[in-house]
Order: sequence, then structure tokens, then C-alpha cells
Amino acid sequence: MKLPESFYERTNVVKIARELLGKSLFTKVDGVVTGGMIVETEAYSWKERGCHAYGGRMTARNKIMFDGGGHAYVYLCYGVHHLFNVVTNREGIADAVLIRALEPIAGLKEMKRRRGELQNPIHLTSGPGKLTKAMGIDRNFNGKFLLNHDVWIENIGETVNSKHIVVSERIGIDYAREDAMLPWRFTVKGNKWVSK
DNA sequence: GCAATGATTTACT
DNA sequence: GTAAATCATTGCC
Repeated sequence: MKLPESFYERTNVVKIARELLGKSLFTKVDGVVTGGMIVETEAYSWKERGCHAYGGRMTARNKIMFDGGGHAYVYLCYGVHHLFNVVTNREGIADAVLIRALEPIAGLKEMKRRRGELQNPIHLTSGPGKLTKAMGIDRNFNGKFLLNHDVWIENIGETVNSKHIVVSERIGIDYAREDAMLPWRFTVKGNKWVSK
């Protein structure tokens, strides 16, 4: 069952990031469905420095974040990797959740093909740049709505016990100064697919 | 440990 | 208009 638009439109992006653990992200590219359960997320908000839209600054790149909840924000990082975000909150408010890792469920063969046959399955989706490549996500997905037929998030009935959710600081955003220490990263405890 | 890599942003003329 | 600095990472040394 796909998550309804109302799930994304809530105002507490940190809460949404936490609740996305155990949900599943799917894409359909070239007629092949690939996807996995979300095991690692990070929350971003215009109110803190780690966010591209810090202070409500809108640019050609991040304008998708100002759309209503439920849109996909995909962008190129380090000139090499695509990162996948879920836009939350109401139109005009730039909050988003970065999907950092998945546990593969569907389309394993296709994901291995995209990542290279010799890859250990553990490395298929255990990082934000890896999972986008495995699922065929690129900038063409920027601005897509997550109730579409080619990219969506489902509740597959998995529930992650709150005792198994680990809260920590976000990764790779030292430039955000004091906001880099916010406990806005959520991982599933003991899951092999969580990035290191 | 660190180079690769390019879109985006900012700082200039 | 052009140019330089920056970056929510990965994979190979």
C-alpha cells in the first residue's frame, strides 16, 4: 500500500524520517521494478544549516523542496553520485528526508547488473549514492511525485520497534557547524545494510 | 589515506 | 557575461 500524500504533508520532518524506517522505496525503470526497505534516513529542514534551502533560500536546484510533501528531490553530489530525498511539509516550506540506505527486496538481479555483477550484495544499496545507482535513479526523477507509477514508497507491513531505532548525528555535513550535531539520523539497529 | 568529477553557486568583470 | 570554490560520496591506493 502506497503511503498517502497526507503522510508527507505533516510538519514534523524529524518524525517522518523516523517513521520511514521499515517502509519500502520502489522504482520502475525500463519496465523493471527494483526496491528495498528503508533502513537509514536523515532529516533536513530549511531552519538549519545542513539544508540546501537553509533560511528559506530558493534556487533553481532546490526549488523542489518548496513543493508540497511527497515529491522526490534528486540531485548530483560531488559530481559523481545522485542522492534521493523525500520532500515533506506543505508547499512553500522546504523540509526533506534523505534516504541513505535500503535493504534490497525487489529486482536484486537488475540492481546487481547496474552496480556490477561482482559486487557483494551487501554493497548494493548500503549508502545514498549506491542505492540510487542500483535503482536507476538519476536527475530525471527530480520533481516526481511519490504516488507515481515509476517511483513510490509503500508500507509493506514491516514495523520497526522503537527499541531498534538508533538516533545519531548526520554524516558528511561538517560545514553545517553547530547544526551538524543535531540527532537527525535514524538507522535500524544491527541491520547489515546501514552505511558505515 | 585521498583522487575523481561536474552541477551548482557565488564572486567577480 | 566568465571563473573559481564548493559539495548530504565512493572506491581504489
